[in-house]
Amino acid sequence: MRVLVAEDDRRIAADLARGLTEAGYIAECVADGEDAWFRGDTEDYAAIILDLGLPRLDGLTILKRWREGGRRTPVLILTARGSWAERVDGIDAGADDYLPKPFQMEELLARLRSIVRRSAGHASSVVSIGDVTLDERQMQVSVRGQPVPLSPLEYRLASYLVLHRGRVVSQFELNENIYGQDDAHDSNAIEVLIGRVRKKLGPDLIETRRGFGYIVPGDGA
Amino acid sequence: MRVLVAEDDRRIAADLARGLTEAGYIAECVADGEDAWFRGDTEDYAAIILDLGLPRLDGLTILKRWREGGRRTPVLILTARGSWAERVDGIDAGADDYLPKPFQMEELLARLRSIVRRSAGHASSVVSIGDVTLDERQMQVSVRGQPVPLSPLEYRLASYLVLHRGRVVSQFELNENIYGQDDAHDSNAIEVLIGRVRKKLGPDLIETRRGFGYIVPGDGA
DNA sequence: CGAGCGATGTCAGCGAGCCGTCAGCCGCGC
DNA sequence: GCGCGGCTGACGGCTCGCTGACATCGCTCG
Repeated sequence: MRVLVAEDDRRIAADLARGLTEAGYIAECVADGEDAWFRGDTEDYAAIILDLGLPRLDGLTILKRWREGGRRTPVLILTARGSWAERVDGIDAGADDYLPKPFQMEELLARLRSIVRRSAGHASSVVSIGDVTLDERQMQVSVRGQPVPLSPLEYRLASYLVLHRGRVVSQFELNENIYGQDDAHDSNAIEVLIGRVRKKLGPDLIETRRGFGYIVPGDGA
Repeated sequence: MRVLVAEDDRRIAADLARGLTEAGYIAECVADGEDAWFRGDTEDYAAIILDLGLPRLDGLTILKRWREGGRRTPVLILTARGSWAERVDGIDAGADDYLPKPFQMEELLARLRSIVRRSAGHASSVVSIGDVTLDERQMQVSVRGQPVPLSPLEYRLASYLVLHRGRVVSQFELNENIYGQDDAHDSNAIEVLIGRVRKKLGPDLIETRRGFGYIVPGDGA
């Protein structure tokens, strides 16, 4: 699951990248307003963390442009402590949530989970599909109540498919969202991964759409 | 179980309400000092979360009035980060615990449970997981009733994991919360510490989630 | 002041698990 | 029946985390 980090303070950006990576996301960082707008407009992210004080192009302007262009990617804005005006403006411009700096990584992750979930239309951090239950908080998947250990990549794959259930996901999309666009593999690594996940979670969770990709059945979204 | 939330920042109040509700409490919010005092004095709550900077009537004054009137409802006060004076004053005025803002919902819930438990007459804040018992008050850990001496760092590690049981905690997060983000170690100090704690408390308390971190099984606290 | 001890960071080695690759097979669709 | 896309079992390189050993530091006691 890819997340765009638009933050010009290198230290904060590095912290964010690390925290996100450890939480299982793919973090892609930009430090410049123009870049941020371009990436957010052309790439598909699960969420965007946006600092309002970017050079070259202001965060609020970026956000407005995205929304005017029809982009509904959930956006979490970072604001300076106590600046209420900024927060209100941000919400008005279409932000899904805000977080005052300095912040705790854990809180950021919680809010991020929240807006990602909201945008996907789910209500809780636990999703059940048939016998399979996925708990984002524990980063744990269970089958009929029995916890099943998944490796990091297996978990990423499973959670991405489950979060986008009811929709066909192409191998290319999986590749990009599991590994990040920079180092996409051209082998059948995804297929192998799919196989391993099926072996652990049962063969019925993930269906193959020959020639198109994979799909987890669910609410017809 | 009803909890009164006295907080004038609407956003924080809303977050609190949501988090408390999800944790199974009934949250009732007031944003005004006079209202807070009245409600706390006439209604019966399991606990009260009190921001000190309320309009119309100061939080400390409210707290003192309650206590003078004989109200023993446990009170958790919210303070600004780093303002030690406020905390001391709050404890003196009869608060049961304090929490610096910004806070993590999980930690708030943990502390809330703690003071509720304490006020209900249970032997202070004791958590048992399998054979292991952790007493936060005495900073004492026991295995099958036998006290086990832990070094300061070992105790910090164990208590942090136990306090956040049911959730995967990354090595980075442990590093930050055990040492403080200023001097994070890049070595395998955490791994060594984990090993030492396991040797003393048994190998089953802390599970390793390769690639993610560590987790103590238990209810999602 | 020096010896002793406990606490803790560092290091190297090791074993397990992870994961990409490949080759061959299967089965769907034509 | 053929071809191609997908599946699977095997393998090996590699990383991660665990462990025992050692160095260092601070404290205490003689």
